Amino acid sequence: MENLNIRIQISPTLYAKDPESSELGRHIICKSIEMINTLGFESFTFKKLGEAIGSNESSVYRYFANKHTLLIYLVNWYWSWMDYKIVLQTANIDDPKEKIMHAIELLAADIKQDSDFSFINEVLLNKIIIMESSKAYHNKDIDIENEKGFFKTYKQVVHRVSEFVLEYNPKFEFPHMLVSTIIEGAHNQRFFAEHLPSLTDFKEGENNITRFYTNLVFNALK
Amino acid sequence: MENLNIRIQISPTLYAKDPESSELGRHIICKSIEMINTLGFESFTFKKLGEAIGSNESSVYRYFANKHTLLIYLVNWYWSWMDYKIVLQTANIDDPKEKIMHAIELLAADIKQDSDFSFINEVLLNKIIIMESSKAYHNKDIDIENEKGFFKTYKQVVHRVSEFVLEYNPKFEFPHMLVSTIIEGAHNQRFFAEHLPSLTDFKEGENNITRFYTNLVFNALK
DNA sequence: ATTAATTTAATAGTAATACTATTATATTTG
DNA sequence: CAAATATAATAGTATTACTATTAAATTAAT
Repeated sequence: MENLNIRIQISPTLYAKDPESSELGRHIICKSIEMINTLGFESFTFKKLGEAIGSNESSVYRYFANKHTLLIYLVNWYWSWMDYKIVLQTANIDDPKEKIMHAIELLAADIKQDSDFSFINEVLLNKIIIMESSKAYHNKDIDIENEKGFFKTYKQVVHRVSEFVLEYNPKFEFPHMLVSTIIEGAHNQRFFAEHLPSLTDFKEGENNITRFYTNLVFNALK
Repeated sequence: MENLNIRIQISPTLYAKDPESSELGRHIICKSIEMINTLGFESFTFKKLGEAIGSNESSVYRYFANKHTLLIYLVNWYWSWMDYKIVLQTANIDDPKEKIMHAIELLAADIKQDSDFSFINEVLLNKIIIMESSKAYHNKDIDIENEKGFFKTYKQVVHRVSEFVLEYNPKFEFPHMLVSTIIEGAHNQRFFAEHLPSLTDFKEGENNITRFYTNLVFNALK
Protein backbone atom coordinates (compact mmCIF):
# COMPACT_ATOMS: atom_id res chain seq x y z
CA MET A 1 0.00 0.00 0.00
CA GLU A 2 1.41 3.39 -0.89
CA ASN A 3 1.63 6.32 1.51
CA LEU A 4 -1.80 7.51 2.49
CA ASN A 5 -2.58 10.66 4.38
CA ILE A 6 -5.01 9.05 6.71
CA ARG A 7 -5.35 8.86 10.41
CA ILE A 8 -7.44 6.72 12.71
CA GLN A 9 -9.79 9.15 14.40
CA ILE A 10 -10.31 8.53 18.10
CA SER A 11 -13.19 10.07 20.01
CA PRO A 12 -11.97 12.78 22.42
CA THR A 13 -14.02 11.18 25.17
CA LEU A 14 -11.40 8.41 25.21
CA TYR A 15 -8.48 10.49 26.47
CA ALA A 16 -7.70 13.47 28.70
CA LYS A 17 -5.23 14.89 26.18
CA ASP A 18 -4.85 13.60 22.63
CA PRO A 19 -1.77 11.37 22.57
CA GLU A 20 -1.34 12.04 18.85
CA SER A 21 -0.88 15.75 19.58
CA SER A 22 2.64 15.45 21.00
CA GLU A 23 5.83 13.47 20.81
CA LEU A 24 5.36 12.32 24.40
CA GLY A 25 1.80 11.20 23.65
CA ARG A 26 2.90 9.08 20.69
CA HIS A 27 5.66 7.63 22.86
CA ILE A 28 3.08 6.69 25.47
CA ILE A 29 1.00 4.77 22.94
CA CYS A 30 3.93 3.13 21.24
CA LYS A 31 5.67 2.00 24.42
CA SER A 32 2.53 0.96 26.23
CA ILE A 33 1.70 -1.44 23.39
CA GLU A 34 5.12 -3.01 23.82
CA MET A 35 4.95 -3.12 27.60
CA ILE A 36 1.41 -4.48 27.92
CA ASN A 37 2.58 -7.27 25.64
CA THR A 38 5.68 -8.15 27.57
CA LEU A 39 4.41 -7.57 31.11
CA GLY A 40 0.73 -8.34 30.73
CA PHE A 41 -1.93 -5.78 31.60
CA GLU A 42 -1.92 -6.50 35.35
CA SER A 43 1.81 -5.93 35.81
CA PHE A 44 1.90 -2.92 33.51
CA THR A 45 1.88 0.36 35.46
CA PHE A 46 2.14 4.03 34.56
CA LYS A 47 5.22 4.25 36.74
CA LYS A 48 7.04 1.60 34.70
CA LEU A 49 5.80 3.20 31.48
CA GLY A 50 7.04 6.62 32.61
CA GLU A 51 10.50 5.24 33.32
CA ALA A 52 10.61 3.39 30.00
CA ILE A 53 9.91 6.53 28.00
CA GLY A 54 12.26 8.73 30.04
CA SER A 55 9.41 10.64 31.61
CA ASN A 56 7.36 10.00 34.69
CA GLU A 57 4.07 8.73 35.99
CA SER A 58 2.28 12.03 36.37
CA SER A 59 2.98 12.97 32.75
CA VAL A 60 1.16 9.85 31.60
CA TYR A 61 -1.81 10.78 33.78
CA ARG A 62 -2.25 13.94 31.78
CA TYR A 63 -3.10 11.85 28.75
CA PHE A 64 -5.11 9.05 30.36
CA ALA A 65 -7.00 8.97 33.66
CA ASN A 66 -5.76 5.44 34.37
CA LYS A 67 -4.47 2.35 32.65
CA HIS A 68 -7.97 1.05 32.02
CA THR A 69 -8.82 4.04 29.82
CA LEU A 70 -5.51 3.62 28.01
CA LEU A 71 -6.56 0.04 27.22
CA ILE A 72 -9.93 1.34 26.02
CA TYR A 73 -8.11 3.78 23.76
CA LEU A 74 -5.98 0.99 22.25
CA VAL A 75 -8.99 -1.26 21.78
CA ASN A 76 -10.86 1.50 19.98
CA TRP A 77 -7.87 2.30 17.80
CA TYR A 78 -7.70 -1.37 16.86
CA TRP A 79 -11.36 -1.69 15.91
CA SER A 80 -11.35 1.57 13.95
CA TRP A 81 -8.33 0.29 12.07
CA MET A 82 -9.96 -3.11 11.52
CA ASP A 83 -13.11 -1.43 10.24
CA TYR A 84 -10.99 0.54 7.77
CA LYS A 85 -9.22 -2.64 6.64
CA ILE A 86 -12.55 -4.37 6.07
CA VAL A 87 -13.94 -1.46 4.07
CA LEU A 88 -10.78 -1.29 1.99
CA GLN A 89 -10.69 -5.02 1.40
CA THR A 90 -14.31 -5.23 0.33
CA ALA A 91 -14.48 -2.01 -1.70
CA ASN A 92 -15.89 -2.47 -5.21
CA ILE A 93 -16.80 -6.07 -4.50
CA ASP A 94 -20.44 -6.91 -5.12
CA ASP A 95 -20.61 -10.55 -4.20
CA PRO A 96 -21.60 -10.70 -0.52
CA LYS A 97 -20.04 -14.14 -0.16
CA GLU A 98 -16.69 -12.75 -1.16
CA LYS A 99 -17.09 -9.81 1.20
CA ILE A 100 -17.80 -12.15 4.11
CA MET A 101 -14.77 -14.25 3.24
CA HIS A 102 -12.52 -11.21 3.21
CA ALA A 103 -13.93 -10.07 6.55
CA ILE A 104 -13.38 -13.47 8.18
CA GLU A 105 -9.84 -13.56 6.83
CA LEU A 106 -9.12 -10.16 8.40
CA LEU A 107 -10.84 -11.00 11.68
CA ALA A 108 -9.53 -14.52 12.17
CA ALA A 109 -6.08 -14.77 10.61
CA ASP A 110 -2.75 -13.52 11.87
CA ILE A 111 -2.31 -9.79 11.51
CA LYS A 112 0.36 -8.33 9.25
CA GLN A 113 2.09 -5.09 10.06
CA ASP A 114 0.40 -2.11 8.38
CA SER A 115 2.86 0.55 7.31
CA ASP A 116 0.14 3.17 6.99
CA PHE A 117 0.21 3.96 10.70
CA SER A 118 3.76 4.49 11.72
CA PHE A 119 3.82 4.57 15.47
CA ILE A 120 1.38 1.72 16.08
CA ASN A 121 2.54 -1.86 15.89
CA GLU A 122 -0.60 -3.66 14.71
CA VAL A 123 0.88 -7.11 15.23
CA LEU A 124 1.48 -6.44 18.92
CA LEU A 125 -1.79 -4.60 19.24
CA ASN A 126 -3.63 -7.62 17.86
CA LYS A 127 -1.95 -9.74 20.55
CA ILE A 128 -3.20 -7.29 23.18
CA ILE A 129 -6.71 -7.56 21.76
CA ILE A 130 -6.56 -11.34 22.02
CA MET A 131 -5.01 -11.43 25.47
CA GLU A 132 -6.41 -8.39 27.24
CA SER A 133 -9.41 -6.90 25.49
CA SER A 134 -12.02 -8.92 27.37
CA LYS A 135 -10.83 -7.04 30.47
CA ALA A 136 -11.96 -3.83 28.80
CA TYR A 137 -15.61 -4.85 29.11
CA HIS A 138 -15.69 -7.52 31.82
CA ASN A 139 -15.99 -5.07 34.66
CA LYS A 140 -18.63 -3.50 36.85
CA ASP A 141 -18.61 -0.16 35.03
CA ILE A 142 -19.51 -1.55 31.64
CA ASP A 143 -22.96 0.06 31.45
CA ILE A 144 -21.65 3.52 32.30
CA GLU A 145 -18.72 3.11 29.93
CA ASN A 146 -20.92 1.80 27.18
CA GLU A 147 -23.02 4.95 27.47
CA LYS A 148 -19.85 6.99 27.11
CA GLY A 149 -19.18 5.26 23.80
CA PHE A 150 -16.25 3.14 24.97
CA PHE A 151 -17.31 0.17 22.82
CA LYS A 152 -18.63 2.00 19.81
CA THR A 153 -15.98 0.99 17.29
CA TYR A 154 -16.26 -2.68 18.18
CA LYS A 155 -20.01 -2.52 17.69
CA GLN A 156 -19.43 -0.77 14.39
CA VAL A 157 -17.33 -3.64 13.05
CA VAL A 158 -19.89 -6.22 14.17
CA HIS A 159 -22.60 -4.16 12.54
CA ARG A 160 -20.70 -3.79 9.29
CA VAL A 161 -20.01 -7.49 8.87
CA SER A 162 -23.58 -8.30 9.93
CA GLU A 163 -24.74 -6.22 6.97
CA PHE A 164 -22.68 -8.42 4.63
CA VAL A 165 -24.31 -11.45 6.24
CA LEU A 166 -27.76 -10.03 5.61
CA GLU A 167 -26.90 -9.21 2.01
CA TYR A 168 -25.93 -12.84 1.55
CA ASN A 169 -28.98 -14.20 3.35
CA PRO A 170 -31.60 -11.52 4.16
CA LYS A 171 -33.70 -14.00 6.11
CA PHE A 172 -31.00 -15.05 8.54
CA GLU A 173 -32.23 -14.49 12.07
CA PHE A 174 -28.95 -14.09 13.98
CA PRO A 175 -26.44 -11.99 12.03
CA HIS A 176 -24.99 -10.20 15.09
CA MET A 177 -24.67 -13.38 17.13
CA LEU A 178 -22.93 -15.04 14.23
CA VAL A 179 -20.46 -12.22 13.72
CA SER A 180 -19.65 -11.63 17.39
CA THR A 181 -19.28 -15.40 17.81
CA ILE A 182 -16.70 -15.66 15.07
CA ILE A 183 -14.74 -12.59 16.15
CA GLU A 184 -14.49 -13.62 19.80
CA GLY A 185 -14.18 -17.27 18.81
CA ALA A 186 -11.28 -16.73 16.44
CA HIS A 187 -9.41 -14.72 19.06
CA ASN A 188 -10.02 -17.45 21.62
CA GLN A 189 -8.84 -20.15 19.26
CA ARG A 190 -5.61 -18.33 18.59
CA PHE A 191 -5.10 -17.91 22.31
CA PHE A 192 -5.93 -21.56 22.99
CA ALA A 193 -3.65 -22.72 20.17
CA GLU A 194 -0.76 -21.14 22.02
CA HIS A 195 -1.67 -21.94 25.62
CA LEU A 196 -4.42 -24.56 25.87
CA PRO A 197 -4.08 -26.50 22.63
CA SER A 198 -6.42 -29.31 23.66
CA LEU A 199 -9.29 -26.84 23.35
CA THR A 200 -8.62 -26.49 19.63
CA ASP A 201 -7.80 -28.61 16.60
CA PHE A 202 -5.20 -26.13 15.47
CA LYS A 203 -2.42 -27.35 13.22
CA GLU A 204 0.61 -25.26 12.48
CA GLY A 205 0.72 -23.73 9.01
CA GLU A 206 -2.71 -24.91 7.94
CA ASN A 207 -4.64 -21.73 8.68
CA ASN A 208 -7.43 -23.95 9.89
CA ILE A 209 -8.92 -21.41 12.29
CA THR A 210 -9.95 -19.27 9.31
CA ARG A 211 -11.14 -22.39 7.50
CA PHE A 212 -13.18 -23.55 10.50
CA TYR A 213 -14.98 -20.22 10.88
CA THR A 214 -15.52 -19.82 7.16
CA ASN A 215 -17.19 -23.24 7.03
CA LEU A 216 -19.18 -22.49 10.16
CA VAL A 217 -20.52 -19.23 8.73
CA PHE A 218 -21.53 -20.52 5.30
CA ASN A 219 -23.09 -23.67 6.72
CA ALA A 220 -25.10 -21.50 9.09
CA LEU A 221 -26.22 -19.22 6.25
CA LYS A 222 -27.23 -21.95 3.80
CA MET B 1 -33.60 -34.77 42.19
CA GLU B 2 -33.55 -36.59 45.51
CA ASN B 3 -30.77 -36.32 48.08
CA LEU B 4 -27.54 -37.72 46.75
CA ASN B 5 -24.44 -38.36 48.77
CA ILE B 6 -22.09 -36.87 46.26
CA ARG B 7 -19.48 -34.20 46.40
CA ILE B 8 -17.59 -32.29 43.76
CA GLN B 9 -13.99 -33.38 44.16
CA ILE B 10 -11.45 -30.58 43.85
CA SER B 11 -7.77 -31.26 43.28
CA PRO B 12 -5.72 -30.42 46.41
CA THR B 13 -3.33 -28.44 44.23
CA LEU B 14 -6.07 -25.79 43.98
CA TYR B 15 -6.09 -24.74 47.62
CA ALA B 16 -3.76 -24.36 50.59
CA LYS B 17 -6.31 -25.90 52.95
CA ASP B 18 -9.48 -27.63 51.82
CA PRO B 19 -12.35 -25.16 52.26
CA GLU B 20 -14.81 -28.03 52.55
CA SER B 21 -12.99 -29.29 55.64
CA SER B 22 -14.28 -26.60 57.99
CA GLU B 23 -17.17 -24.31 58.68
CA LEU B 24 -14.97 -21.30 58.00
CA GLY B 25 -13.83 -22.76 54.69
CA ARG B 26 -17.41 -23.31 53.51
CA HIS B 27 -18.22 -19.78 54.61
CA ILE B 28 -15.33 -18.46 52.55
CA ILE B 29 -16.62 -20.19 49.41
CA CYS B 30 -20.23 -19.29 49.96
CA LYS B 31 -19.62 -15.62 50.75
CA SER B 32 -16.97 -15.10 48.11
CA ILE B 33 -19.42 -16.24 45.43
CA GLU B 34 -21.87 -13.62 46.67
CA MET B 35 -19.27 -10.88 46.97
CA ILE B 36 -17.51 -11.43 43.63
CA ASN B 37 -20.96 -11.11 42.09
CA THR B 38 -21.92 -7.91 43.80
CA LEU B 39 -18.52 -6.18 43.85
CA GLY B 40 -16.89 -7.64 40.74
CA PHE B 41 -13.59 -9.50 40.94
CA GLU B 42 -11.40 -6.38 40.92
CA SER B 43 -13.08 -4.75 43.90
CA PHE B 44 -13.40 -7.99 45.84
CA THR B 45 -10.64 -8.32 48.48
CA PHE B 46 -9.82 -10.84 51.20
CA LYS B 47 -10.11 -8.05 53.72
CA LYS B 48 -13.72 -7.33 52.77
CA LEU B 49 -14.42 -11.07 52.66
CA GLY B 50 -12.94 -11.54 56.14
CA GLU B 51 -15.13 -8.80 57.55
CA ALA B 52 -18.23 -10.18 55.84
CA ILE B 53 -17.80 -13.62 57.38
CA GLY B 54 -16.88 -12.29 60.82
CA SER B 55 -13.31 -13.38 60.53
CA ASN B 56 -10.28 -11.68 59.07
CA GLU B 57 -7.97 -11.48 56.10
CA SER B 58 -5.22 -13.76 57.34
CA SER B 59 -7.64 -16.58 58.00
CA VAL B 60 -8.70 -16.53 54.36
CA TYR B 61 -5.05 -16.70 53.32
CA ARG B 62 -4.73 -20.04 55.04
CA TYR B 63 -7.18 -21.48 52.54
CA PHE B 64 -6.10 -19.69 49.38
CA ALA B 65 -2.79 -18.06 48.49
CA ASN B 66 -4.57 -15.12 46.86
CA LYS B 67 -7.84 -14.15 45.24
CA HIS B 68 -6.72 -15.44 41.86
CA THR B 69 -6.40 -19.01 43.17
CA LEU B 70 -9.78 -18.67 44.86
CA LEU B 71 -11.23 -17.80 41.44
CA ILE B 72 -9.44 -20.82 39.95
CA TYR B 73 -11.03 -22.97 42.65
CA LEU B 74 -14.51 -21.66 41.85
CA VAL B 75 -14.00 -22.11 38.12
CA ASN B 76 -12.90 -25.69 38.63
CA TRP B 77 -15.80 -26.41 40.93
CA TYR B 78 -18.13 -25.07 38.25
CA TRP B 79 -16.72 -27.17 35.42
CA SER B 80 -16.63 -30.32 37.55
CA TRP B 81 -20.26 -29.71 38.39
CA MET B 82 -21.11 -29.00 34.77
CA ASP B 83 -19.36 -32.19 33.69
CA TYR B 84 -21.44 -34.12 36.21
CA LYS B 85 -24.64 -32.49 34.94
CA ILE B 86 -23.77 -33.42 31.37
CA VAL B 87 -23.03 -37.03 32.28
CA LEU B 88 -26.26 -37.26 34.26
CA GLN B 89 -28.31 -35.65 31.53
CA THR B 90 -26.94 -37.90 28.79
CA ALA B 91 -26.83 -41.15 30.74
CA ASN B 92 -28.55 -44.05 28.99
CA ILE B 93 -29.08 -42.03 25.85
CA ASP B 94 -27.69 -43.62 22.70
CA ASP B 95 -28.53 -41.06 20.06
CA PRO B 96 -25.51 -38.72 19.78
CA LYS B 97 -27.69 -35.96 18.38
CA GLU B 98 -29.76 -35.99 21.51
CA LYS B 99 -26.68 -36.02 23.70
CA ILE B 100 -25.30 -32.96 21.91
CA MET B 101 -28.60 -31.16 22.30
CA HIS B 102 -28.66 -31.84 26.03
CA ALA B 103 -25.09 -30.62 26.36
CA ILE B 104 -25.79 -27.38 24.48
CA GLU B 105 -28.85 -26.79 26.61
CA LEU B 106 -26.77 -27.15 29.77
CA LEU B 107 -23.90 -25.06 28.45
CA ALA B 108 -25.87 -22.24 26.84
CA ALA B 109 -29.10 -21.78 28.77
CA ASP B 110 -29.71 -20.08 32.09
CA ILE B 111 -28.60 -22.16 35.05
CA LYS B 112 -31.09 -23.42 37.59
CA GLN B 113 -30.20 -23.80 41.24
CA ASP B 114 -29.03 -27.34 42.03
CA SER B 115 -30.10 -28.47 45.48
CA ASP B 116 -27.54 -31.27 45.53
CA PHE B 117 -24.75 -28.97 46.64
CA SER B 118 -25.96 -26.99 49.56
CA PHE B 119 -23.42 -24.27 50.16
CA ILE B 120 -22.77 -23.36 46.52
CA ASN B 121 -25.16 -21.10 44.68
CA GLU B 122 -24.83 -22.35 41.10
CA VAL B 123 -26.87 -19.49 39.64
CA LEU B 124 -24.46 -16.91 41.04
CA LEU B 125 -21.47 -19.07 40.21
CA ASN B 126 -22.61 -19.25 36.59
CA LYS B 127 -22.73 -15.45 36.55
CA ILE B 128 -19.16 -15.38 37.83
CA ILE B 129 -18.11 -17.78 35.09
CA ILE B 130 -19.65 -15.50 32.47
CA MET B 131 -18.31 -12.28 33.91
CA GLU B 132 -14.96 -13.21 35.42
CA SER B 133 -13.69 -16.58 34.24
CA SER B 134 -11.74 -15.27 31.28
CA LYS B 135 -9.55 -13.50 33.85
CA ALA B 136 -8.60 -16.92 35.19
CA TYR B 137 -6.65 -17.73 32.04
CA HIS B 138 -5.94 -14.37 30.41
CA ASN B 139 -2.78 -13.74 32.38
CA LYS B 140 0.95 -14.13 32.02
CA ASP B 141 1.16 -17.23 34.23
CA ILE B 142 -1.18 -19.34 32.15
CA ASP B 143 1.46 -21.83 30.98
CA ILE B 144 2.74 -22.49 34.49
CA GLU B 145 -0.78 -22.72 35.85
CA ASN B 146 -1.89 -24.97 33.04
CA GLU B 147 0.93 -27.36 33.97
CA LYS B 148 -0.33 -27.33 37.53
CA GLY B 149 -3.73 -28.53 36.28
CA PHE B 150 -5.60 -25.27 36.87
CA PHE B 151 -7.70 -25.71 33.71
CA LYS B 152 -8.14 -29.45 33.75
CA THR B 153 -11.86 -29.60 34.46
CA TYR B 154 -12.68 -27.11 31.72
CA LYS B 155 -10.68 -29.16 29.24
CA GLN B 156 -12.49 -32.25 30.46
CA VAL B 157 -15.89 -30.78 29.61
CA VAL B 158 -14.72 -29.70 26.16
CA HIS B 159 -13.30 -33.16 25.62
CA ARG B 160 -16.47 -34.91 26.73
CA VAL B 161 -18.76 -32.93 24.45
CA SER B 162 -16.25 -33.27 21.59
CA GLU B 163 -16.66 -37.03 21.93
CA PHE B 164 -20.42 -36.67 21.41
CA VAL B 165 -19.66 -34.58 18.32
CA LEU B 166 -17.39 -37.29 16.93
CA GLU B 167 -19.99 -39.97 17.63
CA TYR B 168 -22.44 -37.95 15.58
CA ASN B 169 -19.99 -37.25 12.77
CA PRO B 170 -16.72 -39.21 13.07
CA LYS B 171 -15.22 -37.39 10.12
CA PHE B 172 -15.66 -33.88 11.51
CA GLU B 173 -12.30 -32.13 11.56
CA PHE B 174 -12.81 -29.56 14.30
CA PRO B 175 -14.72 -31.00 17.27
CA HIS B 176 -12.77 -29.10 19.95
CA MET B 177 -12.95 -25.79 18.14
CA LEU B 178 -16.67 -26.26 17.71
CA VAL B 179 -17.27 -27.07 21.36
CA SER B 180 -15.04 -24.37 22.81
CA THR B 181 -16.60 -21.89 20.38
CA ILE B 182 -20.11 -22.63 21.57
CA ILE B 183 -19.22 -22.64 25.28
CA GLU B 184 -17.38 -19.32 25.17
CA GLY B 185 -19.79 -17.96 22.60
CA ALA B 186 -22.90 -18.72 24.62
CA HIS B 187 -21.38 -17.07 27.69
CA ASN B 188 -20.47 -14.03 25.65
CA GLN B 189 -23.94 -13.80 24.15
CA ARG B 190 -25.53 -13.88 27.58
CA PHE B 191 -23.17 -11.16 28.70
CA PHE B 192 -23.79 -9.08 25.60
CA ALA B 193 -27.56 -9.53 25.90
CA GLU B 194 -27.36 -7.77 29.25
CA HIS B 195 -24.74 -5.13 28.53
CA LEU B 196 -24.05 -4.73 24.80
CA PRO B 197 -27.28 -5.91 23.20
CA SER B 198 -26.40 -4.66 19.71
CA LEU B 199 -23.82 -7.45 19.53
CA THR B 200 -26.58 -10.05 19.76
CA ASP B 201 -30.01 -10.77 18.36
CA PHE B 202 -31.24 -11.79 21.75
CA LYS B 203 -34.95 -11.60 22.43
CA GLU B 204 -36.38 -11.93 25.90
CA GLY B 205 -38.11 -15.23 26.61
CA GLU B 206 -37.28 -16.83 23.28
CA ASN B 207 -34.26 -18.83 24.40
CA ASN B 208 -32.73 -17.97 21.09
CA ILE B 209 -29.12 -18.23 22.25
CA THR B 210 -29.59 -21.98 22.70
CA ARG B 211 -31.43 -22.14 19.40
CA PHE B 212 -28.70 -20.23 17.57
CA TYR B 213 -25.91 -22.50 18.84
CA THR B 214 -27.94 -25.66 18.26
CA ASN B 215 -28.50 -24.65 14.64
CA LEU B 216 -24.87 -23.63 14.27
CA VAL B 217 -23.63 -26.99 15.53
CA PHE B 218 -25.88 -29.22 13.46
CA ASN B 219 -25.34 -27.19 10.31
CA ALA B 220 -21.61 -27.50 10.84
CA LEU B 221 -21.86 -31.25 11.38
CA LYS B 222 -24.06 -32.00 8.39
C1' DA C 1 11.91 42.12 24.09
C1' DT C 2 9.74 41.50 28.32
C1' DT C 3 6.00 40.06 30.90
C1' DA C 4 2.04 37.27 31.53
C1' DA C 5 -0.43 33.21 30.63
C1' DT C 6 -0.44 28.59 29.79
C1' DT C 7 1.31 24.15 29.24
C1' DT C 8 4.25 20.57 30.73
C1' DA C 9 7.19 18.06 33.97
C1' DA C 10 8.77 16.54 38.39
C1' DT C 11 8.35 15.82 43.40
C1' DA C 12 6.24 14.31 47.14
C1' DG C 13 2.60 12.48 49.34
C1' DT C 14 -1.83 9.49 50.45
C1' DA C 15 -5.12 5.78 50.71
C1' DA C 16 -5.81 1.22 49.51
C1' DT C 17 -4.25 -3.31 48.27
C1' DA C 18 -2.00 -7.70 48.63
C1' DC C 19 0.35 -9.93 51.20
C1' DT C 20 3.83 -11.60 55.37
C1' DA C 21 5.58 -12.23 59.95
C1' DT C 22 4.62 -12.60 64.57
C1' DT C 23 2.13 -13.49 68.45
C1' DA C 24 -1.94 -15.06 70.93
C1' DT C 25 -5.54 -18.29 71.65
C1' DA C 26 -7.88 -22.33 71.03
C1' DT C 27 -8.32 -27.35 70.14
C1' DT C 28 -6.77 -31.91 69.70
C1' DT C 29 -4.14 -35.77 70.87
C1' DG C 30 -0.78 -38.87 73.29
C1' DC D 1 -2.75 -32.76 81.62
C1' DA D 2 1.06 -31.43 78.78
C1' DA D 3 2.56 -31.07 74.20
C1' DA D 4 1.62 -30.50 69.69
C1' DT D 5 -1.00 -28.52 66.37
C1' DA D 6 -4.43 -25.70 64.31
C1' DT D 7 -6.65 -21.31 64.14
C1' DA D 8 -7.19 -16.38 64.72
C1' DA D 9 -5.79 -11.69 65.30
C1' DT D 10 -2.50 -7.89 65.12
C1' DA D 11 0.63 -5.29 63.08
C1' DG D 12 3.50 -4.29 59.58
C1' DT D 13 5.62 -3.79 54.55
C1' DA D 14 6.05 -3.07 49.65
C1' DT D 15 3.57 -1.75 45.83
C1' DT D 16 -0.02 0.42 43.37
C1' DA D 17 -2.95 3.98 41.71
C1' DC D 18 -3.60 8.06 42.04
C1' DT D 19 -3.59 13.52 43.72
C1' DA D 20 -1.82 17.89 45.07
C1' DT D 21 1.73 21.03 44.76
C1' DT D 22 5.49 23.20 42.92
C1' DA D 23 8.97 24.05 39.28
C1' DA D 24 10.33 24.72 34.65
C1' DA D 25 9.58 25.52 29.95
C1' DT D 26 7.02 27.26 26.14
C1' DT D 27 3.89 30.36 23.90
C1' DA D 28 1.36 34.60 23.39
C1' DA D 29 0.49 39.47 24.17
C1' DT D 30 1.79 44.10 24.55
